[in-house]
Amino acid sequence: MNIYDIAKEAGVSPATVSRVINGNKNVREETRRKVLEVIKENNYAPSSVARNLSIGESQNIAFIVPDVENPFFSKVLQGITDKASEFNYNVFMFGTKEDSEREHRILESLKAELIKGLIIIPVSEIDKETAFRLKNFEKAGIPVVLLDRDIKGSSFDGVFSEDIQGAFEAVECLINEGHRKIAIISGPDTSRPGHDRVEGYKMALTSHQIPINEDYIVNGKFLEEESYNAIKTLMELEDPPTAVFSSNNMTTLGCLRYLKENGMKLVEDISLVGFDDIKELEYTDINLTVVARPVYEMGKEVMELLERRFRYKQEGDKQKVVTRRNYVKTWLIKRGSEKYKKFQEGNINE
Amino acid sequence: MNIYDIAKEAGVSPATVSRVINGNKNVREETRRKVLEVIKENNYAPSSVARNLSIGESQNIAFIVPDVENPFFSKVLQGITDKASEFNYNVFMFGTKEDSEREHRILESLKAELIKGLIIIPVSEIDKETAFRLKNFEKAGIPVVLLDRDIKGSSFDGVFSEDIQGAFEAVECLINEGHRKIAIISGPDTSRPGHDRVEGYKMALTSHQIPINEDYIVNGKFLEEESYNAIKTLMELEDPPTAVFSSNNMTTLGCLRYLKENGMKLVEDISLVGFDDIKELEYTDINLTVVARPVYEMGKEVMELLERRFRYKQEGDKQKVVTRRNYVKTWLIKRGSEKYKKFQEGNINE
DNA sequence: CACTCGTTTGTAACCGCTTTCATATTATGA
DNA sequence: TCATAATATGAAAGCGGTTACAAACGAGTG
Repeated sequence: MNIYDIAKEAGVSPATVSRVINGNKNVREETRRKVLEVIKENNYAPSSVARNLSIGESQNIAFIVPDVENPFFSKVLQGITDKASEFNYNVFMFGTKEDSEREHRILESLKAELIKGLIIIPVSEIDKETAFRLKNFEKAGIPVVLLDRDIKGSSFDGVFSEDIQGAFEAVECLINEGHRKIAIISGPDTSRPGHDRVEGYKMALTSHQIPINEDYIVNGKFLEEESYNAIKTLMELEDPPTAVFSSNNMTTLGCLRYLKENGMKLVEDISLVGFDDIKELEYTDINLTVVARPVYEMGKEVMELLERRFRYKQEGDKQKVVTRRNYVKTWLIKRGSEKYKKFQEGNINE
Repeated sequence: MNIYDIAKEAGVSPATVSRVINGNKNVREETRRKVLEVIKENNYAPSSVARNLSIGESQNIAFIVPDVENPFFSKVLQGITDKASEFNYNVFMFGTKEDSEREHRILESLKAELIKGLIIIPVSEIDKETAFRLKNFEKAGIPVVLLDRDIKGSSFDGVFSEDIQGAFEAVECLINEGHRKIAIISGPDTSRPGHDRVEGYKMALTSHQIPINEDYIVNGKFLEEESYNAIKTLMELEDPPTAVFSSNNMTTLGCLRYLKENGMKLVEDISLVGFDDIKELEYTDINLTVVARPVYEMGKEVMELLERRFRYKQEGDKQKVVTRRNYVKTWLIKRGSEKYKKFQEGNINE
């Protein structure tokens, strides 16, 4: 059942059926009614593939994420799809598993796909090939928007968070509690969140005249297993830190596992502040202080930036649209895990 | 840049280019090389939209889930996409938010989409419209596979879990600990997991000669908020249960929130067994006993069932392919939350 | 060398929709 | 009532591939 069949049955031409479907006003009311009736009777839905081919455009948006399982991404996806459905866009998601190779392959296969736009959390901010491929999409008229992570030297739109400030507050909050030996479990410094959170960490220390101890900076790669090893390393130092800033949610889980396995208690044995909230912990004894972000809203915003590009393209790209990079604010949720045991015990003046 | 451009530049016909792209053997080696060279030079990728239109088929699979945020679904998605990528299928995901209306709209819009197959966790097992629409997909040659939830009276393939048995074991484990006053926070009984888990619960009680107390069966609709209210109701009974079987992961979170807010401790004040593991709890003091399922594998399996349908279709549907309904086994992970305080205190013989 | 036969290649129709352009129809005003 | 403008409709080409069919080519054979 195609548009010709409908046309025949309604006694009109396919062009007219097409007009009815697309809400063209130049159709007699009576004709329109007849056509709609036939469409309904036959339970007909026009092939979007044929339509896409014909108009050279689709309503499909690709979303490329490094890790499908991380709750950050599912939450952000929620925001994206909610916003997307307002505009009747479909979102396909692809997982790179933090593997640049896979990312390239996905981008390669996307070249064939006639997508309307592309949202990506790139694996690495310095990967030349990804940067190149993304640029090609833009050249081909397919807008690209970055999420959370950046691409060095690029001028794509993007939605990020104020990670430096967030990390700064996290660490400062530990300092205010009296901590001086504060470690960070960092992430890949080929990613903006990775190095920015370290930067915020260092800034906080420096601005409080605390010297930076390189032994207290251990890379957990934003992975649970690595982070487990990272905190282990920290705790086995001769002079272990009294507090740890865990710069990612997976990292935090790794830390918690280490603590549990070694019978260590938050505050009691170690203070901890995390980055990105972990909903499930709310219901447990782990009252974790974290830097939180408006994750869902970031998803909506990234979709809005994309939509803005579409609009400008349609309006004829009057002038070059200026790049927009939105930085959302983070906030600290204090739940107690930042507290310093020594201080609690009355030793207020250190 | 299309197939004609490539053809011209390579000095061959578009048909030949098409043959090269699709690996047709009837192409002289020299010609093939030349064409591939031109393709590479021009960084050309054939439009999959045009291809799909032409061959009347795509590599796209739709996956419809009720709740994008539930970790069960992200895990299962992982399994689906991992398997799908083996066959070079793309997966689009749609969220119904447990709303049948939305589900219908999604299915409606999918009619236009030329998809290869459909995986769905339907909102309700008794929704006539969804059932009807799904049947239409099958009639149109688009295989449908169910996941986790069922459609009453349908004969779609599906991957489910042995929920009755799982619930049975959960409750029996409580009974073995000495509990007699065991409640269940149930789910929507318009879904297979919803009523099956209740059934397993009842079976366990009955088989141990424990009478079923309807006051102890409260519906939490598999939602956190509702489940919070459900356990509240239970705890406010004159004769509250000593143990609760929480039949879903969101339900469990609702319970945990109630306990925390009311300063109640697991085992100490109440025993709890959940359905579906919650990874994050592993790192906390909440040593929750749960019924676990091979969630990731369920995702892979559902994709395999779909692929099987594709294969049979290609092989000409020799005979009617028999419906396959796979039930995966659950297992109990005992972590201690099933323990019965009274018994621990030495009161072994009740 | 003529004749088959199998391999390569090209032509053109088709997939189902959109859209331009020309034509038919209707409404408007003198 | 008729010229003219505005509106409604249809024919056909095009989007970028695939593929049936026919034609060209080259090798092997008598």
